[in-house]
Amino acid sequence: MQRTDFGAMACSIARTLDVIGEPWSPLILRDVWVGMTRFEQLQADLGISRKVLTERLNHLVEHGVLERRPYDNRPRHEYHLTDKGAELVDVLMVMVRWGDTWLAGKAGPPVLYRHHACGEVSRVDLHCSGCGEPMHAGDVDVLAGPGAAA
Amino acid sequence: MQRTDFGAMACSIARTLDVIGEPWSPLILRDVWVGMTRFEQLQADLGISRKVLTERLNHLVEHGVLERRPYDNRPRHEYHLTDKGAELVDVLMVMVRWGDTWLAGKAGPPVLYRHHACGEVSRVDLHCSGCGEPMHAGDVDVLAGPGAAA
DNA sequence: CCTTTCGAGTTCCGTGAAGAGACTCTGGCA
DNA sequence: TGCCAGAGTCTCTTCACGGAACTCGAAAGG
Repeated sequence: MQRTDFGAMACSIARTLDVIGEPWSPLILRDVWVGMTRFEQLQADLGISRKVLTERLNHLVEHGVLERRPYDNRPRHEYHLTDKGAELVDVLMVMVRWGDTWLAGKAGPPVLYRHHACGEVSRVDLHCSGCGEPMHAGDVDVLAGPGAAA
Repeated sequence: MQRTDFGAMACSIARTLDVIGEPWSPLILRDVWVGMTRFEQLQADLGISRKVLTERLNHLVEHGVLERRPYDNRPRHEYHLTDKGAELVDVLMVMVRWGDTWLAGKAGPPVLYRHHACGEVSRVDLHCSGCGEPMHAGDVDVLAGPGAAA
């Protein structure tokens, strides 16, 4: 939790950061996405402090991004992505694309994605929901929307 | 700077977080993107501590995301996105989409984007670079890539 | 020429969050 | 009855954020 409350800002970026802007949160999401669903697994894989992991998991569950499911009829839990959480992973996929392009170096990307629909190893491209053409940071004008600050 | 060094992990998400994972960094990028390029403007708009703003700007310049340009023949600077930085804004656009969808509430999105190519107010969609079909978190298999950890 | 102003930081201090690791609690199971 | 494993809690230290005051360099103004 940052000292400043990003959630109250009239900005979807700030609000999103309020949910996953804390250190470790995106990596927790990544791990849950690829099937690491239990506390001990996450702790071992990330090397994160147990205290912080507990805090992050609670925060993500509170915000409806993860869901806590019991298993084994014991006080054991697994964490799973909700629909809301699965859409957040889209953000991670774009981060992966950027990291692969600019930071991977000679070794190449650490992981690859195979698209179910076509079977090819590929990456995400961004397109306009209106016309379907590519859409990037420089291709848009930013206008005030209905939820803009007063 | 997180205590743990994300930049050393074999994960493009962690590496990207090493560049923009600190609090405020994405919001600084957003402001520079929409034309707030000077120190005083950024400080006033964000309400961020001057010390932290200095640290973040230096970090972003070091990582080649922003570029410091002198103006007015004085010790005055403006910050601008590099190509590397502009591509990072793609990540922010996807965050905006998620925040608009899940967090904006009744008031609606704070800002809207008008796409230059078609003139329509729209959002980003994610597609497969191979087949062009939609591609989301659940539509891919994750495979080890050439840069995977040993 | 001396002082003011303005942008762009730098310094200092107090508090709170991250990190490490030990401890607890619950429910099987040998 | 004792042990084990998963899933947390507790405690302590250290570092980073937030806020405010201070500095510095170059015009500008009288």
